Amino acid sequence: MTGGASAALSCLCLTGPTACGKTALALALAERMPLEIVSMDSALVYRGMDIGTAKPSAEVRAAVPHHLIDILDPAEAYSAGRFARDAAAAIAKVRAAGRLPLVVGGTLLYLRALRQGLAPLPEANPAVRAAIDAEAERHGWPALHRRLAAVDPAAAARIAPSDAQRIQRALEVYELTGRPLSELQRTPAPTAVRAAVIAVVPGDRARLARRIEARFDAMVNAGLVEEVEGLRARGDLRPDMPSMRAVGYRQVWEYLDGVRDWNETRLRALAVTRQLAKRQMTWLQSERDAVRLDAFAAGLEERFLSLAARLWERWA
RNA sequence: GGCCAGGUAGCUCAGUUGGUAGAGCAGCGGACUGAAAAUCCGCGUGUCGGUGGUUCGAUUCCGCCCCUGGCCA
Repeated sequence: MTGGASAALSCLCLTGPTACGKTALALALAERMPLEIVSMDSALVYRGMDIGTAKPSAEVRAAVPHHLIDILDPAEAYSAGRFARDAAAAIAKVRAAGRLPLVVGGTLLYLRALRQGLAPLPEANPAVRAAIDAEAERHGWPALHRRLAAVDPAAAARIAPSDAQRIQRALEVYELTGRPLSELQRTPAPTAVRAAVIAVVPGDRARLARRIEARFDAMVNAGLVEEVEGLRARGDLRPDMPSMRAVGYRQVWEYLDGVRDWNETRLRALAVTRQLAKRQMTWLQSERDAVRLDAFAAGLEERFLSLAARLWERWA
């Protein structure tokens, strides 16, 4: 940091939809600058989930330091809040070592949490969630939505009666704090990290779909099914845990359960990956200051390298 | 060759007792504050296989033809 005590941390961030080539670009930049990579990916945090997450190999990680990869067991749950703290700490550490932090990943909620900070809300509470689930089982989510409307009309107005996950979170926050989520969310976020953002986006969606297909088939050849079989064999993982809901893992898990045949499983996995990419693109639209690069344009790497160098000089 | 069952949205199918049709999935767009690779919301014109006929009107009824699957020869 060059500023005084009030200067925020700064970093460079490389993001974009899945399968757009973020990792390759990051490594190319690492050859030219003394950088360390801070992963911004909700699936790479889990140990033992390597193939389906396209996790950077051990060799790559030996050559270029990576942070926030393999920090959790798949039985645990990560969160945007933990990411914001972990990433800020990693960025500070890298800068203290005189190196450059490059945040790389496609979990755009995490990018927002990092840059804008999160309102001070309580963490997830398994007991409270279990109680809410049990009640939903008996009365249905619309009933819980009505209950939410009674304690937090603003949140209820924003959340669909069918959006179980958000209804649960809003009720959880209310039970834990006695105050409405919508009110707590208005309180300013304590810390935020300054980041110059570069986004690699597909100029051609059909081409991205083809790349997703090729990558999935390569993952299967590399042992994706066996990887999931191994995870299931542990006996303590369940399909509704955040780790096992990851794209690819969930579908292969269902395949092993006999839900659908392999051909249907493959098509389903490809579809959910395309949908993930689409959601990532929607997020990116609200990142107005991100500089976009076409993932399929000629000379992408050169353009990225010079842009990164320029941005870094200006921001650091 | 005969009999039977089908041919309706990109896919799987529903439906119209005759008034030109609708679900799921895919696709497209969007939302998003500690599960986010999650969760949720919105968007449905397609020669209703082809061709003749009956009818005010046929995707629907009848004839013939084509295609697919099954059974019998």
